[in-house]
Amino acid sequence: MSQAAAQTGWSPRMLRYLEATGLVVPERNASGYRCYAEHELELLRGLAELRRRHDVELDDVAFVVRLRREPELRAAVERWLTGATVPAEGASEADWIAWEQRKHERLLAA
Amino acid sequence: MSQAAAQTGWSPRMLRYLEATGLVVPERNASGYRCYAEHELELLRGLAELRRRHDVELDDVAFVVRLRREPELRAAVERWLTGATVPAEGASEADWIAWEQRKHERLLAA
DNA sequence: CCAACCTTCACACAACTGTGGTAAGGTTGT
DNA sequence: ACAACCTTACCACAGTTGTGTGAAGGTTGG
Repeated sequence: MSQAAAQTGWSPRMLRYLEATGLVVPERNASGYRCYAEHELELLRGLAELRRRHDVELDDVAFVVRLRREPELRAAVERWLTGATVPAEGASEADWIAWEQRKHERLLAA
Repeated sequence: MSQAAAQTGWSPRMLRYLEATGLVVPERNASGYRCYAEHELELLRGLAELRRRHDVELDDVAFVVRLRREPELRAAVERWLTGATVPAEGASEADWIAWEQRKHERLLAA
């Protein structure tokens, strides 16, 4: 790598970490060096953007990957969701804002 | 609550925590006591089962709730997924198993 | 009025995540 | 052969998550 790849906004250290978690895994050349294709650079930039703009954790993305792989799990989670305490499927934005606000109050008091 | 509600497999402490995170929020009676309806007991049991059997974290469930609320975020994540380094949409189970195995090796070495 | 609940608030703690650093060593281009 | 890369393997550390415990006080049924 890595100074080249670090133009995606990640440190070399984090590129290795992302590889370890399985989120962005580059090919290796004959001597074991990581070779990030344009494909993967895009992924890295996209991942950085998800975190920066939507404040999504790596765990979260990893879980979505898992959901894609385990349809049974996905079904179980969605079944759970249909009964969830959160505002219903077609709830207004105002409902969600109120819900979010109560949640934050409660978290501060925990 | 709580001994009553604790027949869902959660401790009283955790019921309060789950309420704080917004995952299962019971009604309150006039004196502020938590009143878990059958509805919520089901949710609690379902949540316990998701963790026990599928080894899903509370974070993960919370994130799915988030995705349901923020369609823009959901779209962004799904856009990212379509280019992801993980095995493609129609990959065989063997592909996923191999991928998972490599990931664990890498995490141990990180 | 007293026991047995409930409430909030606070302290504590292990495990994990995300991140940096650094040491010991292989590869490569000049 | 030397600088400038890369590799793996460690230690470290702050912040978060999930969980227990315990104090200080309100509610309720006998």
